[in-house]
Amino acid sequence: MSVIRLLVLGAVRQHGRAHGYQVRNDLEYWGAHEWSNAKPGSIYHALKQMAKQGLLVAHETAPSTAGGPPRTEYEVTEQGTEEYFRLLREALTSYDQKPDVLSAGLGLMVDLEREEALALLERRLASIEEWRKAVTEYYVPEDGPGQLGHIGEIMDFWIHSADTGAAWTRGLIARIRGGAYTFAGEGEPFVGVLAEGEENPFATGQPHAGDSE
Amino acid sequence: MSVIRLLVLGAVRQHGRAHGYQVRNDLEYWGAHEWSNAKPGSIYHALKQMAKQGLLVAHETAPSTAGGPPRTEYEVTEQGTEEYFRLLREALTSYDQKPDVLSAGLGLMVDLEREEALALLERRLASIEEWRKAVTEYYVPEDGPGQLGHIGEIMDFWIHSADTGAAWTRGLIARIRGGAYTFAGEGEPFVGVLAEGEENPFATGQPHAGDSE
DNA sequence: CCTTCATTAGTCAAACTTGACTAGCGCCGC
DNA sequence: GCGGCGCTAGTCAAGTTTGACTAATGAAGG
Repeated sequence: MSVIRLLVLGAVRQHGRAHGYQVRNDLEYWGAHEWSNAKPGSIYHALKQMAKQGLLVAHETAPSTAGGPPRTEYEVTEQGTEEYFRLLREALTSYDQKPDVLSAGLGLMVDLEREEALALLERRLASIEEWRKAVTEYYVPEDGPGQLGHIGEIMDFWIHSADTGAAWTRGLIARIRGGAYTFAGEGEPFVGVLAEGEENPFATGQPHAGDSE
Repeated sequence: MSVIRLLVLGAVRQHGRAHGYQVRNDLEYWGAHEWSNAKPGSIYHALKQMAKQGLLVAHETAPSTAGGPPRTEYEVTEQGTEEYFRLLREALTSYDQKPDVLSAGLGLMVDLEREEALALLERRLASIEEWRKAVTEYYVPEDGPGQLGHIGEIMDFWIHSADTGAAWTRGLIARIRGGAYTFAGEGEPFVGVLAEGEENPFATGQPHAGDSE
């Protein structure tokens, strides 16, 4: 699973109706350009692809009021909503060692109810534990480690990442259980997107003129 | 930078001369199919691409002795060696939050001399520190955290990853400084590839018949 | 006024990745 | 003595990602 679809669905959903450039700005607001592959090309591609697959509906609109080419607005369909929650649940649950997926899940978790988020994170802990057991069994066989030479450092690194990841997840669970943040069905949600015209207070300062890297 | 090129160059280089299937097996031996996108398609693609770019030379050989289509053997050129070390140094130094890149670097670090590996890992610590400072400055502005709501958890997660990653790197530096492993120019190198016909003692047990996932 | 420059909005070709597929050969069981 | 399974070795089309590019508008500065 690529994280782009989850992010794009999440952004469009929060707006109700959004065009590509808005999504692009939201992802920058979330810092996603730093921790995921959220480049313009990927975003526009995901929008078109998901529209083709029926997860989004596209509305052609008049040329924008503020210059630039005509823009297309998108809305999430029922099927898209289903897919969104499927991806979101998977992002929070599965330990696939892709930190960008978890990050996206964190940014969007408040679309779930508090109890479900907690349950998913508990399942995440379980799957980390499972992964850890599988790895140590396969890669530290009969004769103990050391047979592997420096290759063993790779395993050690992954185990270490799994362990510290689990510890962090426990902390998060505690914070959520302690009442932090506003989840679905708990009143006024946290505004996680930029309104039209609002500027990003967390922008990098470096304007992305021409989009080149 | 994609990690595939580094892995493939490293594997071919250790053999002197290798065909695609050998590389594929080495990467499985290193566990790379678990922590990177080392699928057959990517490997063969990287081989062809790097041959086209002059980093490898291709030798067509007779149909293999053990069935299957005719195989192509590759050797690393001088230019390829340069590129290999460039990628390897970058993998060990830069903190780009892509754990697969570091893993590949760990698996291949013994191609460098001990002192250089240590220097690169020290630089890695510095770049983690730098990254951490940049991030905390941007994302915890005037009014302190909490403005961000649950979005702040993403930042917290990344900071936590950076800190535990730095701690682990310090441990690795200590082990290497303490004399662990055999680096370049220190006599008999650790055999990091499978000889022709040798079986992988760390295979997953699940045969990859048909390669489907 | 008129040039320059950032912003808005998006496209495109080239490269890469994915997952499924092909095809020859040997060996094991029946 | 042959049918299927697994291993060797690789190809391919479809999908995704990348980085560079385009084109329109409006504000700022001279």
